[in-house]
Formats: sequence, C-alpha cells, structure tokens
Amino acid sequence: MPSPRPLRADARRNREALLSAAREAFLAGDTDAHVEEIARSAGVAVGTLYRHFETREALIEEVYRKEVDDLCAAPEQLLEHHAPQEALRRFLLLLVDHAAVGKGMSVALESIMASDSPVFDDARIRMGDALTRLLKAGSAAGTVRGDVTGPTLLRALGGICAMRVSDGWLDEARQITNLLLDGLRHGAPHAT
Amino acid sequence: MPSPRPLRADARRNREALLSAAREAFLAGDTDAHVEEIARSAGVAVGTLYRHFETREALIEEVYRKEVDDLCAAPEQLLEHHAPQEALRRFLLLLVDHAAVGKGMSVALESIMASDSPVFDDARIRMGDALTRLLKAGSAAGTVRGDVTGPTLLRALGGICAMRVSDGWLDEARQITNLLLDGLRHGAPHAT
DNA sequence: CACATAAACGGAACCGGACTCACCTTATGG
DNA sequence: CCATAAGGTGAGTCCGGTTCCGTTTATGTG
Repeated sequence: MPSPRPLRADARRNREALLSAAREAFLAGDTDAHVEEIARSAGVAVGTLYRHFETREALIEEVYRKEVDDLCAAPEQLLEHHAPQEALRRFLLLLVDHAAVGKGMSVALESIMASDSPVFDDARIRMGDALTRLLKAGSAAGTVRGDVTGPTLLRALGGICAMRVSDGWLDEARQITNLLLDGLRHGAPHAT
Repeated sequence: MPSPRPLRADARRNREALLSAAREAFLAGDTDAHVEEIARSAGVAVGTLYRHFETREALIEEVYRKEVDDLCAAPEQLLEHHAPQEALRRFLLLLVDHAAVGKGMSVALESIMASDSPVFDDARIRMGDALTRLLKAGSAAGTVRGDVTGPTLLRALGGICAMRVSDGWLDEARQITNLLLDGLRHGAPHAT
C-alpha cells in the first residue's frame, strides 16, 4: 500500500541519478555541496531534485540510509562466498569505505542528528548486529576469538571515524583495520 | 605586543554586551540565533558585531572559549573555599550548567568542529585536567576514591551531553551528577 | 498511430540570513 | 574645545535553499 503508482520510468532514473550524484559529491569530500551542483551533475534541474526530496537534508539522509542498508546486507553475501575470517576482513574494509562517505556527510548530518531523525541510532544498532553475525560465524569456525561483541568492535572502529580527514587517512584507516583483524585472530583456537 | 591600542571604552562595553547577549541566547536554547537578534539584544547594530568578530562562528567560538576558561578557573577557587569533596560536587554542577550552554551551542559548534579550530580538543583536555586536580585533592583528603581519573570522569559526564534536549533534562542531568558523586565517595577511606 | 492527461521537468523568481561598505558619531589626548 | 581616528550604523549585496508555474514527456487508450 505504500505504492500508489509505480513511478514513471524517467522519474526513477532521475531519482537514482540524484542519489548517486550526491553520494559522489560527498565521497569527493565536498561536504556542503550545493543543491544546484548536485542537480546539475545529475543532469537535472533543482526543481526535479525538490520533486523527489522534500529538502536538501532529506536527500542527504536518504543517501546515508542507503549506505547503511547496503552495508547491512553485505555480511549475508560475504559469508556465502568466503570463509568467516575473510568475510570479516572484507566487511571491515567496506565499513571503512563507508566511513569515507559518512565522514564527508557527517558535518551535514550533524544538523539532522539534532532533529528527531533516527538514522543514527538505527545505523549504530544495525551495524552492531551485522558485526555480531560475522563474529559469531568466525568464532563458530574457530578462526576468530569469541570474547568480542559486535558493538565493541564497532566502537573500536568508531575511533577511525573520529580521525580528521586528511589526505592519507583512508590508507591509515585500512591499516588500523588490519591491525584489529590480527588482534581478533589472535587467541582463536585455530590461529593462522 | 598583542595590544597595539588599549581599545576604546565604549567599544569594550559593546564587545562585552555582544558576548553576553550571545551566551544568553544560547542558554535560552535559541540554537541558531540570528546575528541580527544577537546584535539588537546587545543594543548595537550588526555592523558593530562584525567590527568585533570576524564572523558569526567566531563569536560563537569566543563564547565557548570563555565558558571553558571560566570553568577551568573554578577548581582553584572552589578548593580554596570548600572541602575537596564539596568542591568536586560544586564543580560538577557547574559542568552541567555549562553543558546547558554547550548543548545549545553544540549544533552551532558542529560546523566549527569540521573546520580546523582547536576549541574542542583543547576544551576536552583542559576539562580533564581540571577534574584531575579536584579528584587528586579529594583522594588526598581521603574522601574520594583514588582509582578514577579526570578524563574518565569527563567521559562519564559526556553521556549527559549526549542527552536530547527536552524540558526536564537539566534536573535529570543534576540527578545523574549526584549519583556519580555518590559513586565517587563510595570506596573512599573516610566514606561519609 | 494519434491523442489525452497526468506525471515529471526546468529554471527564473523569491526569500531569509550572513556579511559589507560608505557615511555618520563620539571618545580621547593635546 | 578641537582634531582625528576609532567606533557605530543599517541599508544593500550576495549567496544558497526553496517555491511555483508554464512546458515537456511518458504512458495507456481508442
């Protein structure tokens, strides 16, 4: 019932284009990209942007939500195609990439945090659950120690997001991630 | 050498008025008070505001810095006039009051955090030191347990600031503070 | 394959709010 | 008391998000 009409083909295209343009902009570090820019680089006019999103912030929020959704869907996929330990590694790297977007958006999002929007609490919880799933799988397989919980690991990773955005930060973040992975492997029954 | 000219009398008055007007506004919860309002309620025109502060953010930042300064000067005073334990109690209450301002300002400050400004790291460190001083005094007097550090306590208090601003929050924050104080007293040699 | 029509689009205009500037006022020291 | 430079003023500019309405286009129907 939340689908009164299936949404016209070009409309869906444009909506998508807008979201990806916004995502792009944030990834590029253009923290406060103007609606005009976003619209233009999506090949549409501002009016169109506002047809799809109530407000600038609404668009940003949507990008973020999408990001979280993608991320939370990942563990399932990863566990299908990889050993738990490798799945965990890949997921953490995804998380870091996500942090890159989140970082770019964080400033913009802070105004949202002030309002009632549940994107953040939501995101944190779902993220924690995703990590828990991976850790459990690893622990069951005996390649990851069992005394670390999802939320704990998330918090450990949280420090990464607190890092100032400077040129080399992404690589550095990845190194930290690897370090954490080594730590997690350490103490597991079948240590590699 | 950072005082080329002593600053004219009325100028100093106005500058002061602006700072206190801004502080007032933030305390009242008017998170994004317009420069016009601030200027008017300080009894001056916007031009004057901009004569004294490079930008709106600069004014906000200054208020915040002042707030932190006041706060960090407090322990000295309090320890002179009160027993360590009472000094600690009073300081924590000051901190909460400060959080009221900080809260109102936090949204505005977030944009500053994104820039290079060191107000925050600075503030955190200095706050931690201030708390450490009080805790040490209390521990020396034997009325406060000795296994808690300033930064730790600050972090514990940090949770208070994360609280959503709702009508009753100030009282609630004060209750939490009292709870913490009881906790700190607990386990001290000369427990009351 | 028209045609009708509702959906979607474009972009100029609007509006609110931070910031500037050319001119006026006043403190200050001689 | 005057000269003068520091200080104050506020209408105006600029900028960026948001609105609104005339135009274009996808879609389903005869």
